Amino acid sequence: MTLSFSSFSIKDILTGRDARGKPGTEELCAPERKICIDYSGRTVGNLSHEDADDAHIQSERLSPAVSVSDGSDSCREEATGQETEHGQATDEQSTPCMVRVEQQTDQVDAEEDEYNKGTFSYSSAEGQCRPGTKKRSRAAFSHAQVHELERRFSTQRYLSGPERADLARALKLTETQVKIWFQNRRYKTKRRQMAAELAACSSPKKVAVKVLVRDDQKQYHQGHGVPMTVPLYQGFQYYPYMRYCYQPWSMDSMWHGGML
DNA sequence: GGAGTCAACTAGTTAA
DNA sequence: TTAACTAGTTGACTCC
Repeated sequence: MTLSFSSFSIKDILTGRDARGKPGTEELCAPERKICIDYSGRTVGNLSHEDADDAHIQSERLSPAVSVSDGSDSCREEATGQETEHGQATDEQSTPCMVRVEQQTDQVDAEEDEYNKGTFSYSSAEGQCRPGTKKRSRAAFSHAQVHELERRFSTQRYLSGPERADLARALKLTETQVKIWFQNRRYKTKRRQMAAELAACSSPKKVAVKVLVRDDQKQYHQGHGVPMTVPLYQGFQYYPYMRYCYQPWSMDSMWHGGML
């Protein structure tokens, strides 16, 4: 399926922001390092979906606990599988044997402990593997991590390499996790926007439609010569181009063009 | 138990 | 060629 948005390049998107990963500006980019990943395969937190949305709304900055720091000390135990550059996990990585990322500071620890108190559900003992079972695990990011990701996303939908590395290091995540999170977040936003627009478009709005009639025919007028309004969907038969309203990929131009 | 959400994943595309 | 993107799927998980 090929969808056509107004074309723009990533370069265009990133333009206007500083530090586009040019040589000499990459001091923030962490050197290649091994990172512990939260592939523990158990519930890490109890962050609800509303929390994530709320985090997006909240403008308050994350506590200084989540800040750039050396991530080299974050690994308590090396993951059994090394994450590939593209985030494709190896078979070993798919096992639920990986360790949880330790939170960065005591403050965050305290907050997370408080937040997650009683919500952890350990499916197995720490680090205990279940040979033979090839379960796909899903890391549940912490409240603080989601908060910071949301906050960053609210101001910046695309990250350059150094920015991604910086954020990943600050949040004790891998660059791949940050990249995937932003990808999913953009797609989620787009889907929600399309759904909202489609819903708005599908609702039986009434628009004033002047209908051309013969000189002495007033069949489409009501009252005292006031043009009758017809539901939008009925207007299609008179204004076929309105059908574009139901093509979500054209809606941007529709909105911006003042069609609705 | 089903629906919804999420992180991780795949496939295909694009740009440098 | 490679890295990052979008669109869609998968599987784990939570909530009702």
